[in-house]
Amino acid sequence: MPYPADHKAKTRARIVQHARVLFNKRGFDQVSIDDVMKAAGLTRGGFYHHFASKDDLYAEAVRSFSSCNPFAKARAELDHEPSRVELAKMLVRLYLADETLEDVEVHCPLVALPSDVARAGLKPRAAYTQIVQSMLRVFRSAFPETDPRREEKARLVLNLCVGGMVIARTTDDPELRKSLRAAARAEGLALLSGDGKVQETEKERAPSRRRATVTR
Amino acid sequence: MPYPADHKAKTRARIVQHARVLFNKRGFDQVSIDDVMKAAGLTRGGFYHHFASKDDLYAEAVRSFSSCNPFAKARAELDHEPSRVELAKMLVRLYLADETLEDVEVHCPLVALPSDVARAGLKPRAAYTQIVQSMLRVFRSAFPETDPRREEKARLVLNLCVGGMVIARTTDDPELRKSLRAAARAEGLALLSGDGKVQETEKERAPSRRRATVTR
DNA sequence: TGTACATCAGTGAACGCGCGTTCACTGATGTAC
DNA sequence: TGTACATCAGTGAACGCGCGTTCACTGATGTAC
Repeated sequence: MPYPADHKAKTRARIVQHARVLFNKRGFDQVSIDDVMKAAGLTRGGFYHHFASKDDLYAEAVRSFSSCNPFAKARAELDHEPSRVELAKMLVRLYLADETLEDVEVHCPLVALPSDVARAGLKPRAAYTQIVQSMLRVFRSAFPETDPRREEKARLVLNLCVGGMVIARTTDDPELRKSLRAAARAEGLALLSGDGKVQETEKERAPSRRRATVTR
Repeated sequence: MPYPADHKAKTRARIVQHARVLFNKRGFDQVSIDDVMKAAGLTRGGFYHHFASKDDLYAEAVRSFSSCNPFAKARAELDHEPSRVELAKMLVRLYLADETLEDVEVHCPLVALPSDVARAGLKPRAAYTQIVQSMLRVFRSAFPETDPRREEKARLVLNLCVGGMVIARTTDDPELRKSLRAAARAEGLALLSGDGKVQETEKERAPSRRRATVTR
């Protein structure tokens, strides 16, 4: 072996990592292989020792998102053993936070690349779906298993998070960017806090009401 | 005048219209000027008699969306003089409908092009913002002016509509595509129906709302 | 231990294609007389 | 009314650049002896 056994794997991982950041920031078409390789401290030619094509790299990059998401950050933020509700709330807060909106590098791909991936091949879409599923898992587990509207509530929180951020990213009105996310965050947290629980026992699907207690 | 006075304007409008459909379907980079001109029954060369650049056309195309949106459809659907609540509800239903998801041509640009526009220049973003504003107007007007949470509710409905559709478009799991939109639709319609109004008392709302917007 | 060799990650020039843009030209049509 | 002319929307070939991909080559390092 001319190089250490893990040398190639490490290089490959480095390429994917830089590709992820660049794709996130500028999208598929606006990032050249040259850009990625330069970012990784390499030259154009070596690329095809690691990937069959640019599409391949893209799929790989999207897949790699799931490990570097707000998830990890949410867990890190809560250094004590967090309850599932706390974790879900932290995810909502971080997802919709001003800092997240401003730093394109840490954007969730659901927010950073939706239209690119909608037109992309099968692999990136599958990677997306996995991210959706993991977020739903976090939100779902914040509700008691006995709650019959558990699934629906989890879906609502996810819709609010993604909707708020997507619109904020595409809009140029600072007021809208703020207020839309604020509404999403307040409602998401309220849902997770179990507000409106009283009415839910009734047959009717009662939309949860305000009263998010965030005393942290 | 070698041609009828409105000839050029008509041709220009035809180009924009075809561009809109194509951009919506495949995004900015994947549509060539040749594609657009061919679709409009013209040849490449004439393009620059109408637009200064491809970017210019893009901005124009995004701007033209606002006139061909689910809005128009919602109004057409309700042939009688509709109440504002009815109109808003119809918009939610159409926005999240299966038929809308399947026919990429009629997608709202908020859903079809979010990541493209987020990276685009000032003009497309301004056009986007206008669409956001018009949707908010429809939703806002569905709530009585005396409702203090009017604005917030309108924002929630918008977030749900966009979030539901964006995730549905990027996901490859048919179950998710359906259930996420169903949740968004149910909650959106519930909000517009004024469900849960009873619990909204002044003291519950005011203080907790401020705190909920705190980010950490 | 030292040396020759084989391997293969990485290099950088080159190729080919697509596409945005330019430009000299065409030809249909309104206007002047 | 008919004819010559001017205008300008539209044509299509050509240019130039960027980028994905290929390829012959390099050189650092592990292995064999």
